[in-house]
Amino acid sequence: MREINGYHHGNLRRAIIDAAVEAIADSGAATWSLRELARRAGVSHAAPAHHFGDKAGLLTAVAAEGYALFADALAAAGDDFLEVGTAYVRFATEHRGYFEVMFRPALYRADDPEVAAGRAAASAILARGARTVVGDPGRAPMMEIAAWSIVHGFAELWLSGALRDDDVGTSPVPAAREMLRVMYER
Amino acid sequence: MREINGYHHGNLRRAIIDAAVEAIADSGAATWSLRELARRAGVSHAAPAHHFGDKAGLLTAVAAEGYALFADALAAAGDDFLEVGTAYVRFATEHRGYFEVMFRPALYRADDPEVAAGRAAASAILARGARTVVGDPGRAPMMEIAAWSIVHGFAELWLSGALRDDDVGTSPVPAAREMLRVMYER
DNA sequence: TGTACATCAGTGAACGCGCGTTCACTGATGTAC
DNA sequence: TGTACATCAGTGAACGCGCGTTCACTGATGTAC
Repeated sequence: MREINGYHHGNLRRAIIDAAVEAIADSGAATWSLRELARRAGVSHAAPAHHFGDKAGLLTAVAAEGYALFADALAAAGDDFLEVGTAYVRFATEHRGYFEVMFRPALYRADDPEVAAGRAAASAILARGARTVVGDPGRAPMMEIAAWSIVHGFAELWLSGALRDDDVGTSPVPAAREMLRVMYER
Repeated sequence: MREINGYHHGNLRRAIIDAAVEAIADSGAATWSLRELARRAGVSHAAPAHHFGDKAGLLTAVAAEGYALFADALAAAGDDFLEVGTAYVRFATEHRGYFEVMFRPALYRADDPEVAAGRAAASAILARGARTVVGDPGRAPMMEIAAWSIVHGFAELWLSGALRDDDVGTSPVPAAREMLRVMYER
Protein backbone atom coordinates (compact mmCIF):
# COMPACT_ATOMS: atom_id res chain seq x y z
CA MET A 1 0.00 0.00 0.00
CA ARG A 2 1.89 3.06 1.25
CA GLU A 3 5.65 2.85 1.86
CA ILE A 4 6.54 2.06 5.44
CA ASN A 5 10.08 2.90 6.50
CA GLY A 6 10.83 0.97 9.64
CA TYR A 7 8.83 0.92 12.80
CA HIS A 8 7.23 4.35 12.49
CA HIS A 9 4.67 4.77 9.80
CA GLY A 10 5.13 8.50 9.49
CA ASN A 11 1.73 9.13 7.94
CA LEU A 12 -0.52 6.89 9.91
CA ARG A 13 -3.08 9.59 10.53
CA ARG A 14 -3.24 10.35 6.81
CA ALA A 15 -3.46 6.65 5.95
CA ILE A 16 -6.36 6.11 8.33
CA ILE A 17 -8.33 9.10 7.06
CA ASP A 18 -7.77 8.01 3.46
CA ALA A 19 -8.91 4.49 4.28
CA ALA A 20 -12.01 5.88 6.01
CA VAL A 21 -12.96 8.10 3.07
CA GLU A 22 -12.48 5.17 0.73
CA ALA A 23 -14.52 2.82 2.91
CA ILE A 24 -17.35 5.34 3.20
CA ALA A 25 -17.45 5.86 -0.56
CA ASP A 26 -17.58 2.09 -1.01
CA SER A 27 -20.31 1.23 1.42
CA GLY A 28 -21.42 4.04 3.70
CA ALA A 29 -20.23 5.62 6.88
CA ALA A 30 -21.51 3.10 9.35
CA THR A 31 -20.84 -0.32 7.89
CA TRP A 32 -17.24 -0.71 9.03
CA SER A 33 -15.54 -1.00 12.40
CA LEU A 34 -12.34 0.71 13.50
CA ARG A 35 -10.63 -2.67 13.44
CA GLU A 36 -11.73 -3.29 9.86
CA LEU A 37 -10.48 0.14 8.88
CA ALA A 38 -7.12 -0.53 10.49
CA ARG A 39 -6.85 -3.73 8.46
CA ARG A 40 -7.70 -1.75 5.33
CA ALA A 41 -5.05 0.85 6.11
CA GLY A 42 -2.52 -1.85 6.95
CA VAL A 43 -1.90 -0.66 10.50
CA SER A 44 -2.44 -2.16 13.92
CA HIS A 45 -6.00 -2.27 15.19
CA ALA A 46 -5.14 0.01 18.10
CA ALA A 47 -3.83 2.79 15.87
CA PRO A 48 -7.16 4.46 14.96
CA ALA A 49 -8.10 4.83 18.62
CA HIS A 50 -4.59 6.09 19.36
CA HIS A 51 -5.04 8.95 16.89
CA PHE A 52 -8.75 9.71 16.95
CA GLY A 53 -10.15 8.29 20.17
CA ASP A 54 -13.21 6.77 18.58
CA LYS A 55 -15.21 6.60 15.38
CA ALA A 56 -16.82 9.99 15.97
CA GLY A 57 -13.36 11.51 16.41
CA LEU A 58 -12.19 10.03 13.12
CA LEU A 59 -15.32 11.16 11.31
CA THR A 60 -14.89 14.64 12.80
CA ALA A 61 -11.47 14.76 11.17
CA VAL A 62 -12.99 13.55 7.89
CA ALA A 63 -15.70 16.23 8.06
CA ALA A 64 -13.21 18.98 8.87
CA GLU A 65 -10.94 18.04 6.01
CA GLY A 66 -13.95 17.57 3.74
CA TYR A 67 -15.36 21.03 4.42
CA ALA A 68 -11.94 22.60 3.80
CA LEU A 69 -11.59 20.81 0.47
CA PHE A 70 -15.19 21.68 -0.38
CA ALA A 71 -14.67 25.40 0.32
CA ASP A 72 -11.57 25.35 -1.89
CA ALA A 73 -13.42 23.61 -4.70
CA LEU A 74 -16.30 26.09 -4.59
CA ALA A 75 -13.96 29.08 -4.38
CA ALA A 76 -12.03 27.87 -7.40
CA ALA A 77 -15.25 27.93 -9.43
CA GLY A 78 -15.58 31.72 -9.26
CA ASP A 79 -18.68 33.84 -8.70
CA ASP A 80 -21.11 32.61 -11.34
CA PHE A 81 -23.67 30.29 -9.76
CA LEU A 82 -23.72 27.99 -12.77
CA GLU A 83 -20.05 27.29 -12.09
CA VAL A 84 -20.31 27.18 -8.29
CA GLY A 85 -23.36 24.92 -8.45
CA THR A 86 -21.65 22.61 -10.92
CA ALA A 87 -18.60 22.49 -8.64
CA TYR A 88 -20.92 21.56 -5.74
CA VAL A 89 -22.21 18.54 -7.63
CA ARG A 90 -18.72 17.65 -8.87
CA PHE A 91 -17.37 17.63 -5.32
CA ALA A 92 -20.26 15.54 -4.03
CA THR A 93 -19.89 12.92 -6.74
CA GLU A 94 -16.10 12.82 -6.95
CA HIS A 95 -15.57 12.91 -3.19
CA ARG A 96 -18.64 11.12 -1.95
CA GLY A 97 -16.72 9.73 1.03
CA TYR A 98 -16.21 13.22 2.38
CA PHE A 99 -19.60 14.53 1.26
CA GLU A 100 -21.62 11.76 2.88
CA VAL A 101 -20.01 12.44 6.23
CA MET A 102 -20.22 16.23 6.02
CA PHE A 103 -24.00 16.28 5.70
CA ARG A 104 -24.68 13.64 8.37
CA PRO A 105 -23.70 15.57 11.49
CA ALA A 106 -25.06 12.85 13.76
CA LEU A 107 -21.97 10.86 12.79
CA TYR A 108 -19.42 13.34 14.13
CA ARG A 109 -18.90 16.23 16.54
CA ALA A 110 -20.53 19.01 14.56
CA ASP A 111 -19.46 21.68 17.04
CA ASP A 112 -15.78 21.01 16.38
CA PRO A 113 -14.25 24.46 15.63
CA GLU A 114 -12.38 23.31 12.54
CA VAL A 115 -15.54 21.76 11.11
CA ALA A 116 -17.55 24.89 11.90
CA ALA A 117 -14.97 27.11 10.21
CA GLY A 118 -14.87 25.01 7.06
CA ARG A 119 -18.64 24.85 6.88
CA ALA A 120 -18.95 28.62 7.32
CA ALA A 121 -16.38 29.23 4.57
CA ALA A 122 -18.14 26.92 2.13
CA SER A 123 -21.51 28.40 3.00
CA ALA A 124 -20.30 31.96 2.36
CA ILE A 125 -18.89 31.07 -1.06
CA LEU A 126 -22.06 29.26 -2.04
CA ALA A 127 -24.23 32.18 -0.89
CA ARG A 128 -22.09 34.61 -2.88
CA GLY A 129 -22.63 32.48 -5.98
CA ALA A 130 -26.35 32.14 -5.30
CA ARG A 131 -26.70 35.92 -5.14
CA THR A 132 -25.84 36.08 -8.85
CA VAL A 133 -29.10 34.32 -9.72
CA VAL A 134 -31.38 36.16 -7.31
CA GLY A 135 -33.68 38.59 -9.10
CA ASP A 136 -35.81 40.69 -6.79
CA PRO A 137 -33.63 41.40 -3.68
CA GLY A 138 -36.67 41.04 -1.43
CA ARG A 139 -36.79 37.41 -2.42
CA ALA A 140 -33.07 36.90 -1.87
CA PRO A 141 -33.07 34.73 1.26
CA MET A 142 -35.54 32.21 -0.14
CA MET A 143 -33.91 32.25 -3.57
CA GLU A 144 -30.57 31.46 -1.93
CA ILE A 145 -32.06 28.54 -0.05
CA ALA A 146 -33.66 27.38 -3.29
CA ALA A 147 -30.32 27.56 -5.09
CA TRP A 148 -28.64 25.55 -2.36
CA SER A 149 -31.52 23.06 -2.36
CA ILE A 150 -31.36 22.45 -6.08
CA VAL A 151 -27.66 21.59 -6.19
CA HIS A 152 -27.76 19.68 -2.93
CA GLY A 153 -30.85 17.77 -3.99
CA PHE A 154 -29.36 16.87 -7.34
CA ALA A 155 -26.20 15.63 -5.63
CA GLU A 156 -28.08 13.55 -3.06
CA LEU A 157 -30.43 12.08 -5.66
CA TRP A 158 -27.53 11.11 -7.86
CA LEU A 159 -25.56 9.60 -4.98
CA SER A 160 -28.58 7.58 -3.88
CA GLY A 161 -29.01 6.20 -7.38
CA ALA A 162 -32.41 7.81 -7.85
CA LEU A 163 -31.41 9.51 -11.11
CA ARG A 164 -29.81 6.44 -12.62
CA ASP A 165 -32.86 5.70 -14.75
CA ASP A 166 -33.01 9.22 -16.15
CA ASP A 167 -29.88 9.05 -18.31
CA VAL A 168 -28.11 11.16 -15.73
CA GLY A 169 -26.37 8.34 -13.93
CA THR A 170 -23.23 8.09 -15.98
CA SER A 171 -22.21 11.74 -16.04
CA PRO A 172 -23.76 13.81 -13.26
CA VAL A 173 -21.62 16.90 -13.73
CA PRO A 174 -22.68 17.86 -17.27
CA ALA A 175 -26.26 16.96 -16.37
CA ALA A 176 -26.13 19.25 -13.34
CA ARG A 177 -24.70 22.06 -15.43
CA GLU A 178 -27.47 21.61 -17.99
CA MET A 179 -30.10 21.60 -15.25
CA LEU A 180 -28.74 24.86 -13.82
CA ARG A 181 -28.56 26.41 -17.29
CA VAL A 182 -32.17 25.54 -18.05
CA MET A 183 -33.24 26.78 -14.64
CA TYR A 184 -31.28 29.99 -14.32
CA GLU A 185 -29.96 31.22 -17.63
CA ARG A 186 -31.90 34.24 -18.83
CA MET B 1 -46.26 -0.42 25.23
CA ARG B 2 -48.71 -2.23 22.96
CA GLU B 3 -51.25 -4.63 24.43
CA ILE B 4 -50.14 -8.22 24.51
CA ASN B 5 -52.84 -10.83 24.93
CA GLY B 6 -51.24 -14.05 26.06
CA TYR B 7 -48.40 -15.84 24.40
CA HIS B 8 -48.95 -14.60 20.87
CA HIS B 9 -48.27 -10.97 20.26
CA GLY B 10 -50.55 -10.72 17.25
CA ASN B 11 -48.87 -7.66 15.83
CA LEU B 12 -45.23 -8.42 16.31
CA ARG B 13 -44.32 -7.55 12.75
CA ARG B 14 -46.06 -4.18 13.06
CA ALA B 15 -44.42 -3.53 16.45
CA ILE B 16 -40.94 -4.23 15.08
CA ILE B 17 -41.40 -1.98 12.04
CA ASP B 18 -42.75 0.81 14.23
CA ALA B 19 -39.83 0.46 16.62
CA ALA B 20 -37.41 0.54 13.68
CA VAL B 21 -38.92 3.69 12.19
CA GLU B 22 -38.81 5.34 15.59
CA ALA B 23 -35.22 4.29 16.23
CA ILE B 24 -34.13 5.55 12.81
CA ALA B 25 -35.80 8.91 13.36
CA ASP B 26 -34.05 9.14 16.72
CA SER B 27 -30.54 8.30 15.70
CA GLY B 28 -30.11 7.03 12.17
CA ALA B 29 -30.55 3.76 10.38
CA ALA B 30 -27.34 2.07 11.37
CA THR B 31 -26.77 2.82 15.02
CA TRP B 32 -28.91 0.06 16.47
CA SER B 33 -28.76 -3.72 16.45
CA LEU B 34 -31.62 -6.14 15.94
CA ARG B 35 -31.32 -7.10 19.60
CA GLU B 36 -31.61 -3.51 20.71
CA LEU B 37 -34.64 -3.06 18.50
CA ALA B 38 -36.29 -6.15 19.98
CA ARG B 39 -35.74 -4.69 23.45
CA ARG B 40 -37.31 -1.44 22.26
CA ALA B 41 -40.33 -3.26 20.84
CA GLY B 42 -40.64 -5.40 23.95
CA VAL B 43 -40.25 -8.71 22.14
CA SER B 44 -37.74 -11.51 22.28
CA HIS B 45 -34.41 -10.89 20.59
CA ALA B 46 -35.02 -13.70 18.14
CA ALA B 47 -38.28 -12.24 16.88
CA PRO B 48 -36.88 -9.72 14.33
CA ALA B 49 -34.85 -12.43 12.62
CA HIS B 50 -37.90 -14.71 12.71
CA HIS B 51 -39.94 -12.16 10.73
CA PHE B 52 -37.40 -10.36 8.57
CA GLY B 53 -34.34 -12.57 8.35
CA ASP B 54 -31.85 -9.79 8.88
CA LYS B 55 -31.52 -6.04 9.13
CA ALA B 56 -31.66 -5.57 5.37
CA GLY B 57 -34.92 -7.53 5.31
CA LEU B 58 -36.43 -5.34 7.99
CA LEU B 59 -35.27 -2.16 6.25
CA THR B 60 -36.70 -3.47 2.98
CA ALA B 61 -40.09 -3.71 4.70
CA VAL B 62 -39.62 -0.18 6.06
CA ALA B 63 -38.75 1.14 2.59
CA ALA B 64 -41.70 -0.61 0.96
CA GLU B 65 -44.16 0.72 3.50
CA GLY B 66 -42.49 4.15 3.33
CA TYR B 67 -42.82 4.42 -0.45
CA ALA B 68 -46.47 3.40 -0.27
CA LEU B 69 -47.21 6.04 2.37
CA PHE B 70 -45.17 8.57 0.40
CA ALA B 71 -47.09 7.92 -2.82
CA ASP B 72 -50.37 8.36 -0.92
CA ALA B 73 -49.21 11.61 0.65
CA LEU B 74 -48.12 13.03 -2.71
CA ALA B 75 -51.31 11.90 -4.44
CA ALA B 76 -53.45 13.54 -1.76
CA ALA B 77 -51.77 16.86 -2.53
CA GLY B 78 -53.29 17.08 -6.01
CA ASP B 79 -51.70 18.22 -9.26
CA ASP B 80 -50.26 21.64 -8.43
CA PHE B 81 -46.51 21.37 -7.89
CA LEU B 82 -46.55 23.88 -5.04
CA GLU B 83 -48.80 21.46 -3.15
CA VAL B 84 -47.02 18.28 -4.23
CA GLY B 85 -43.62 19.77 -3.41
CA THR B 86 -44.81 20.95 -0.03
CA ALA B 87 -46.22 17.47 0.65
CA TYR B 88 -42.82 16.02 -0.28
CA VAL B 89 -41.10 18.12 2.37
CA ARG B 90 -43.85 17.45 4.89
CA PHE B 91 -43.48 13.71 4.46
CA ALA B 92 -39.69 13.87 4.77
CA THR B 93 -39.80 15.90 7.96
CA GLU B 94 -42.79 14.23 9.62
CA HIS B 95 -41.75 10.69 8.69
CA ARG B 96 -37.99 11.00 8.68
CA GLY B 97 -37.60 7.40 9.84
CA TYR B 98 -39.15 6.16 6.59
CA PHE B 99 -37.61 8.87 4.42
CA GLU B 100 -34.05 8.27 5.59
CA VAL B 101 -34.29 4.61 4.70
CA MET B 102 -36.05 5.11 1.36
CA PHE B 103 -33.25 7.22 -0.10
CA ARG B 104 -30.38 5.07 1.18
CA PRO B 105 -30.85 1.98 -1.00
CA ALA B 106 -27.55 0.52 0.21
CA LEU B 107 -29.39 -0.26 3.45
CA TYR B 108 -32.02 -2.52 1.92
CA ARG B 109 -32.87 -4.72 -1.07
CA ALA B 110 -33.74 -2.03 -3.58
CA ASP B 111 -34.87 -4.55 -6.18
CA ASP B 112 -37.69 -5.80 -3.95
CA PRO B 113 -40.83 -5.68 -6.14
CA GLU B 114 -42.97 -3.98 -3.51
CA VAL B 115 -40.34 -1.28 -3.03
CA ALA B 116 -39.98 -0.81 -6.78
CA ALA B 117 -43.74 -0.47 -7.22
CA GLY B 118 -44.06 2.13 -4.46
CA ARG B 119 -41.12 4.09 -5.79
CA ALA B 120 -42.54 4.08 -9.32
CA ALA B 121 -45.92 5.27 -8.04
CA ALA B 122 -44.40 8.12 -6.04
CA SER B 123 -42.17 9.08 -8.93
CA ALA B 124 -45.09 9.24 -11.37
CA ILE B 125 -47.12 11.51 -9.08
CA LEU B 126 -44.17 13.80 -8.50
CA ALA B 127 -43.44 14.01 -12.23
CA ARG B 128 -47.08 14.86 -12.94
CA GLY B 129 -46.86 17.71 -10.44
CA ALA B 130 -43.55 18.89 -11.82
CA ARG B 131 -45.04 19.14 -15.30
CA THR B 132 -47.27 21.97 -14.05
CA VAL B 133 -44.22 24.21 -13.58
CA VAL B 134 -42.37 23.30 -16.77
CA GLY B 135 -42.46 26.12 -19.29
CA ASP B 136 -40.90 25.25 -22.64
CA PRO B 137 -41.70 21.54 -23.28
CA GLY B 138 -38.25 21.02 -24.81
CA ARG B 139 -36.81 21.72 -21.41
CA ALA B 140 -39.25 19.42 -19.63
CA PRO B 141 -36.93 16.56 -18.63
CA MET B 142 -34.37 18.85 -17.02
CA MET B 143 -37.02 21.06 -15.42
CA GLU B 144 -38.58 17.98 -13.86
CA ILE B 145 -35.25 16.88 -12.44
CA ALA B 146 -34.74 20.42 -11.15
CA ALA B 147 -38.15 20.40 -9.46
CA TRP B 148 -37.39 17.06 -7.80
CA SER B 149 -33.94 18.30 -6.77
CA ILE B 150 -35.25 21.45 -5.14
CA VAL B 151 -37.75 19.70 -2.88
CA HIS B 152 -35.45 16.78 -2.17
CA GLY B 153 -32.53 19.10 -1.43
CA PHE B 154 -34.60 21.25 0.89
CA ALA B 155 -35.78 18.16 2.76
CA GLU B 156 -32.27 16.71 3.09
CA LEU B 157 -30.78 20.03 4.17
CA TRP B 158 -33.44 20.49 6.78
CA LEU B 159 -33.09 16.93 8.07
CA SER B 160 -29.32 17.31 8.35
CA GLY B 161 -29.73 20.50 10.35
CA ALA B 162 -28.04 22.64 7.71
CA LEU B 163 -30.95 25.11 7.53
CA ARG B 164 -31.33 25.45 11.29
CA ASP B 165 -29.43 28.76 11.30
CA ASP B 166 -31.60 30.27 8.59
CA ASP B 167 -34.82 30.60 10.59
CA VAL B 168 -36.17 27.63 8.71
CA GLY B 169 -35.45 25.05 11.37
CA THR B 170 -38.59 25.31 13.42
CA SER B 171 -41.16 25.07 10.65
CA PRO B 172 -39.83 23.52 7.47
CA VAL B 173 -43.18 23.05 5.74
CA PRO B 174 -44.24 26.72 5.48
CA ALA B 175 -40.67 27.62 4.57
CA ALA B 176 -40.66 25.05 1.79
CA ARG B 177 -43.99 26.34 0.48
CA GLU B 178 -42.64 29.88 0.48
CA MET B 179 -39.50 28.77 -1.32
CA LEU B 180 -41.56 27.06 -4.01
CA ARG B 181 -43.85 30.09 -4.33
CA VAL B 182 -40.91 32.46 -4.79
CA MET B 183 -39.30 30.07 -7.26
CA TYR B 184 -42.26 29.03 -9.37
CA GLU B 185 -45.22 31.35 -8.99
CA ARG B 186 -45.64 33.53 -12.01
C1' DT C 1 -70.35 -29.71 21.89
C1' DG C 2 -66.02 -32.08 22.70
C1' DT C 3 -61.56 -34.17 21.66
C1' DA C 4 -57.25 -34.76 18.99
C1' DC C 5 -53.99 -32.99 16.25
C1' DA C 6 -51.37 -29.91 13.02
C1' DT C 7 -49.62 -25.46 12.47
C1' DC C 8 -46.84 -21.80 13.36
C1' DA C 9 -45.74 -17.36 15.93
C1' DG C 10 -42.83 -16.46 19.44
C1' DT C 11 -39.43 -17.76 23.31
C1' DG C 12 -35.06 -18.17 25.69
C1' DA C 13 -30.74 -20.57 26.49
C1' DA C 14 -26.47 -21.42 24.30
C1' DC C 15 -22.78 -20.73 20.79
C1' DG C 16 -18.88 -18.64 18.61
C1' DC C 17 -17.19 -14.21 16.90
C1' DG C 18 -15.68 -9.56 16.11
C1' DC C 19 -15.70 -5.57 18.53
C1' DG C 20 -13.66 -1.50 21.41
C1' DT C 21 -10.58 -0.85 25.09
C1' DT C 22 -6.68 -1.42 27.99
C1' DC C 23 -1.85 -1.76 28.84
C1' DA C 24 2.85 -3.09 28.99
C1' DC C 25 6.07 -2.95 25.61
C1' DT C 26 9.00 -1.59 21.28
C1' DG C 27 11.86 1.16 18.75
C1' DA C 28 12.73 5.43 15.99
C1' DT C 29 13.85 10.23 16.61
C1' DG C 30 15.39 14.47 18.83
C1' DT C 31 18.08 16.75 22.31
C1' DA C 32 21.50 17.57 26.05
C1' DC C 33 26.08 17.32 27.22
C1' DT D 1 31.66 12.96 17.10
C1' DG D 2 29.76 10.04 20.68
C1' DT D 3 26.84 8.67 24.55
C1' DA D 4 22.68 8.84 27.48
C1' DC D 5 18.18 9.77 27.98
C1' DA D 6 13.36 11.49 27.17
C1' DT D 7 9.64 11.39 24.10
C1' DC D 8 6.09 9.45 21.74
C1' DA D 9 4.12 6.92 17.59
C1' DG D 10 2.82 2.50 17.00
C1' DT D 11 2.33 -2.60 18.43
C1' DG D 12 0.09 -6.81 19.88
C1' DA D 13 -1.77 -9.76 23.48
C1' DA D 14 -5.56 -9.98 26.56
C1' DC D 15 -10.18 -8.66 28.42
C1' DG D 16 -15.13 -8.52 28.76
C1' DC D 17 -19.25 -7.59 26.06
C1' DG D 18 -22.99 -7.38 22.83
C1' DC D 19 -23.95 -9.24 18.66
C1' DG D 20 -26.33 -12.51 15.09
C1' DT D 21 -27.59 -17.19 14.71
C1' DT D 22 -29.18 -21.65 15.99
C1' DC D 23 -32.41 -24.77 17.96
C1' DA D 24 -35.35 -27.28 20.97
C1' DC D 25 -39.29 -25.89 23.08
C1' DT D 26 -43.97 -23.44 24.30
C1' DG D 27 -48.55 -22.46 23.74
C1' DA D 28 -52.37 -20.19 21.16
C1' DT D 29 -55.34 -20.96 17.27
C1' DG D 30 -57.71 -23.40 13.56
C1' DT D 31 -59.55 -27.58 11.69
C1' DA D 32 -61.12 -32.45 11.33
C1' DC D 33 -64.11 -35.69 13.06
